[in-house]
Amino acid sequence: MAEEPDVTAAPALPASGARPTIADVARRAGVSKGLVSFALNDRPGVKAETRERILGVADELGFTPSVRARALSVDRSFALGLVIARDPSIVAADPFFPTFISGVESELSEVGQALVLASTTSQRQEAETYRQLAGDKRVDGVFLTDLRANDERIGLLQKLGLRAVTLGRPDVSSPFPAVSSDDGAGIRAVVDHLVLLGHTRIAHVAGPADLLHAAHRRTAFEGAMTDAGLDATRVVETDFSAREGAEATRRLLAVRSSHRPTAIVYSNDPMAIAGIAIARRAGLDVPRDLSVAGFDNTDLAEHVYPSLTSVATDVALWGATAARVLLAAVAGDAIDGRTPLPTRLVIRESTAAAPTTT
Amino acid sequence: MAEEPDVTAAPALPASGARPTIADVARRAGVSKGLVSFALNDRPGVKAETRERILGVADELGFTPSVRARALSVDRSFALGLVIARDPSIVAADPFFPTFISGVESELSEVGQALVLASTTSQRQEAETYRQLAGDKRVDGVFLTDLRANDERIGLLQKLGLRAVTLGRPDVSSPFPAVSSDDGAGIRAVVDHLVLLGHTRIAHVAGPADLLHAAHRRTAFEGAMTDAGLDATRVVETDFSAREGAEATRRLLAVRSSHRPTAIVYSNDPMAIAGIAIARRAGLDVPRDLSVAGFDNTDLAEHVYPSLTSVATDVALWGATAARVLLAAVAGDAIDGRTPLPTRLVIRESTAAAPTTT
DNA sequence: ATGGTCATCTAAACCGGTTTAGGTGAGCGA
DNA sequence: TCGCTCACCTAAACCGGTTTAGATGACCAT
Repeated sequence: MAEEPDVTAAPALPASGARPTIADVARRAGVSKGLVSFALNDRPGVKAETRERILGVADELGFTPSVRARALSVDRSFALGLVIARDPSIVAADPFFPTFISGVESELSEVGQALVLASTTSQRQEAETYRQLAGDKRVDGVFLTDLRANDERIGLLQKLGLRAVTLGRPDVSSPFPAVSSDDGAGIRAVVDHLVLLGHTRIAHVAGPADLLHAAHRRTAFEGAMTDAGLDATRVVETDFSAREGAEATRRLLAVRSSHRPTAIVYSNDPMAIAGIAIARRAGLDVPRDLSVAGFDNTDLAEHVYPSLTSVATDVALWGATAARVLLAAVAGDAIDGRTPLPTRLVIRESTAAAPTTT
Repeated sequence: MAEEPDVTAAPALPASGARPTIADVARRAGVSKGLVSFALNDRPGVKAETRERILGVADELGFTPSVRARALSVDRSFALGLVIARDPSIVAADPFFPTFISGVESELSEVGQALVLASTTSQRQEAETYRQLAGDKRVDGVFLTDLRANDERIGLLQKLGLRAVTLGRPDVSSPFPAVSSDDGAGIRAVVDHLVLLGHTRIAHVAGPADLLHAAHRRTAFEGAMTDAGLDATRVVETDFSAREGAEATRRLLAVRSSHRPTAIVYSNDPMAIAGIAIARRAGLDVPRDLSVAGFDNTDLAEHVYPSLTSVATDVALWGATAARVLLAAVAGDAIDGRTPLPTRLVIRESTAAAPTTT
């Protein structure tokens, strides 16, 4: 009537050094492999006492299931993927990815999932990368960043059978949950702030038109300007690089002073910083002659001269949220329709009252 | 005597949709699974004709081996890991990681290996992260970045049985190959450049002393100064953040002008940019009153005002090289002793002749 | 006593590769 | 003709989990 299994008679521990397997646990607990699996996964059909005993033995042996074996038998990877397709130098200048990744990681590490990274340059390679990730079943789902107009990746991912979460809402019909940041509100806040300061000739240095969030910021700019009864035509498109930000600024300032913008709203911080440099070279003082605002509130924004007014977005939170949504999607639960993450205007030295007309 | 297998009699293709497995190839080629495996892995004991036939069938079916199944049976992951342990905001400001990663990826994607990323904040978590990566056998090897003085991770990784490559040479005995960048030469080039411009009071804003590459740059600075017969005591330590770069600059400039440095060498670009801002706030003109040099030649360096003299390092190449070395180490080939990657001084506007003594 | 139901558990198949032990037959020397 | 070696190939075990089919026995109603 030994309710408690006789420990002295219990089979020996597995050879030290090697990790215990489910078979070791089964042997030691005097049950079959299958039952151990059932007990560990909290499935019905295991007597309470037995379950306790199995869990005890597993604990005692320090058993943790092999991710690889599980991956093979349940056809899951327990990993999520992130494909970065921007030009390396632009990625480097923009703190988005590192911050986003740290947010993602904070969620993944808690549930024992891994993040697989892939980076490519051309879009040709990009599709190939997704294909490979899906073909090798390296990941269960992917984060879809830098959404483009009419994004072919949505269709591709469906065809490949990958789960996904999109950062922002695509302009094509998408079966994937989306997590958005309320960039539009941020841009509007900047424009309102500038209008309040008396600016009327406000320009916008936009990102690539085919990048949805860049286009969205631009649309928000135009909307806010129109709402304020102002001319919204001073817009220059760039590739988000500091170089093109500088070039755009040069172009915007190269008109006679009565038409020259008195304020420029940039679509990211590096471009704004480059813009300030160009203004100074043109003999303009920021903010006396020209107000400048950035976007994303980079670490550096606070430490340049003049310090940069910028729209703060909580990118790490965005990453964490996206990770939770994607994990749910992989698990089969569809959560979506979340309210966009808020943005916050951080006013610093680079914006001030519009110059009095000469 | 049918040399060519009769295709019409060949077993049907596997159910469309499902990926072909090695068993499908075997069936269709009329051989055993084992032989297919041998043929695909170029092992002896397969007749040339048979090998051809098997490869042909594999090709015809579009067979690619399952990474998972291979991982389970050969006990390898076909993935490399990168653990980022810096503070997220510092990682974000520094373009190192995105650039390094793109270099790594360029190598990995070609050989079908994946990059697994993990990021943590505290060092406590860091060890735990490596433990988990090793325990789950998520990766075959890791990149060891941001080497620290007396780095415990070297021992930990050995204990965990992980392969590794170190970025830079550790100060403790290490069984791992190392790939280095010749930061010291870069710093020396900056100092020589400044000395040539007539500067004598040159300061250094260093990174954390426990970070080996930061310490190395500092030592190089002190060595170059001493060699030039100059006082090398104007050194302030920081955590690499723009905030502390600004603070360090403030401190360095807060002495009477006859003792104030006329040039500051920063250990990275964001700090140098923040330093320029502080100088301007103090009423100093860069480079007239103060020369400033950065390190890493960030994208932004060219686009700030004044544009920043900086030491360019080819981080992407570093990543690619480290990846190749690590792949070799995982495969059992030890390659090391490579010459440090070169750096290049990029002279821009922020450095100029030392101010004439008043 | 007989059969049915249910809870509990075991045995074995399975995922898709690799690897080992062993089988087959051709070629060769005695 | 016999036995040996060798090249080529097959069958089966194995990696470490999950999952399905089925065995066992307790309990209950008939």
